[in-house]
Amino acid sequence: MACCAFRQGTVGVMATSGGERGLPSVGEINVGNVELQPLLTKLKRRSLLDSKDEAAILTLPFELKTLRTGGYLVRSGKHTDFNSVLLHGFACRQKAVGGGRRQITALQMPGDTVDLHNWLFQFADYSVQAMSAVTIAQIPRAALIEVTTRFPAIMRAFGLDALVDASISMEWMANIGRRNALMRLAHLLCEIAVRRELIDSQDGQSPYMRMTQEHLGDALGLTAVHVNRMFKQLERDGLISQNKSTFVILDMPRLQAAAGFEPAYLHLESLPDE
Amino acid sequence: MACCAFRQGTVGVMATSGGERGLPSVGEINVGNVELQPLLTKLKRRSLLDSKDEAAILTLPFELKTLRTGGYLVRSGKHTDFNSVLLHGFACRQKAVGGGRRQITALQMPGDTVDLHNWLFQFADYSVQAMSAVTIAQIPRAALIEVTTRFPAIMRAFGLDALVDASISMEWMANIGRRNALMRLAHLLCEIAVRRELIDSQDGQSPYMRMTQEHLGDALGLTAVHVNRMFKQLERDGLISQNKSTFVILDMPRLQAAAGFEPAYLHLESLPDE
DNA sequence: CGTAACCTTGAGTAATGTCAAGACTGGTGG
DNA sequence: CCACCAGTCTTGACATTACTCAAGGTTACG
Repeated sequence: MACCAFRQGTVGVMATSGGERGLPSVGEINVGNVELQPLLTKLKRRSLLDSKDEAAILTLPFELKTLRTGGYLVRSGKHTDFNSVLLHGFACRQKAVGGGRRQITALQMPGDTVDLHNWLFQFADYSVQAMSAVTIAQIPRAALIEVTTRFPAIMRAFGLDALVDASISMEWMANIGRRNALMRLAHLLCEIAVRRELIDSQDGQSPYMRMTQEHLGDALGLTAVHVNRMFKQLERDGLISQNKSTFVILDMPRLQAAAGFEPAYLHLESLPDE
Repeated sequence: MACCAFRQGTVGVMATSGGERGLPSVGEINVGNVELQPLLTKLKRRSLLDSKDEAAILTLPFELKTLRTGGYLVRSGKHTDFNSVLLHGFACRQKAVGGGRRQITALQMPGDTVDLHNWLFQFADYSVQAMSAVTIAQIPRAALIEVTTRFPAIMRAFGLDALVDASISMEWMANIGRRNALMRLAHLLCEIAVRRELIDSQDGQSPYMRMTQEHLGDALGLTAVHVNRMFKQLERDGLISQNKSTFVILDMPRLQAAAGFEPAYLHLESLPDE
């Protein structure tokens, strides 16, 4: 029955509070091992890379960091000279809006580039926060620039990654702007289910994703209270079931129909032609 | 007093209706003239390009098309082997949501790349519609790939363009999801004012932008009726004035304050360091 | 056990949508 | 030049959705 499950969480950090815990633990400099495999796996999902490209990716220098739930992978306004890749765990990208509000603009899963946007900008104008225990690889930007310049296929793979990100952003905009609360929640649950299934099928069981109803609200442009009510509604309709802080999709086809969910925007299928 | 004005429009095309007019008139194949200047101007705003890069851009092959208000620059689901650049006029990117609804996900102005997302995808999952008389240059994708491969600076300039696009998308998400109707409208008006001023200062007076209150609603996740009420509210507050279908910003600082508008997300200022 | 974070629920309120009618505008054809 | 017309704007009355506030229950964790 169950298509997907995640723990709704108990240790999530409020948007407005400081949440200073979860400071990264200093890792060691590594060169050339299998640690970056999630990145390669993700890039290969959509792009053709030959063995030289693969080797170049796997031998990128990086520094491993570990963060606890609620820790910051990226802080708004801070300058860095590296870019991060999420290797393990889940995170969300968020923008602060006035009055202690925030909008979550993306969910990130293993293999995702955390802050590719800072590639060419001086400062991030968003934060990225861990929604589980998280491992990231911080790759010096100079090394990334060097590799992408030498290996055009890698450049294109990152570009494609950015385009998929943009496609998801557009769908989220449509979701937030033009669907009602019930459909919004159902739609996001469908997206999470599909994306998680992909991750779990490739990298084995991943940790629980501590996504509170407040997180969901901030992602959907809703109040946590209203998210709760919509959960109950979906449960009454027999589309999902909740017990404790885990939800399970009972009827994926009907949930997708209720959400107007069409997974094409995730661009999971096709390698580019050419 | 006036910081910006656009005509709110009378000939806009409804989202749901067919709107089959505005078919492109077939242009001629051109190589190497000044027609692509708006693209170059825009790229140079944020990226350093040397004279060889500039020459490569200006000598890209392209086909000119002219569309009327309401015509489609890009149609969802259609395959093309070219990418378009908006040379003159205004357009909006939009996604269809079930039930004849749409979400406008971006506004496009002269120099903007219309469908860079299709760079590596087979099909667009959005449409782009003209909001004024429009001139575009359709550049064969093969030529784009060739030029960006030979000139890394051009590749990077397009990449930066895409990142700015993503940044704007995030701000729109935050706007739609986490601000009330009055702030949303004020915020969008601020963005349009800033971006238009840039265009007009560089390319001279541009045509009226036919953005109906329905367009605004579809961009903001609101009803056209409610957009109208918020317009009246802003007028009562002395922030803008409307006469006929033109609005004028009377007090930009107060409008920005009311909107929580901070133009950093447009990334207008900085050339990248390095 | 005790506590902080989170979930759940209800009652009342505010914001936004819906429907409908009339006025205005710019373009078109007679 | 005028009359007409489709599209748009404007406004009011009403319906609905979602928010706010508040209280109590639950869960995870020390």
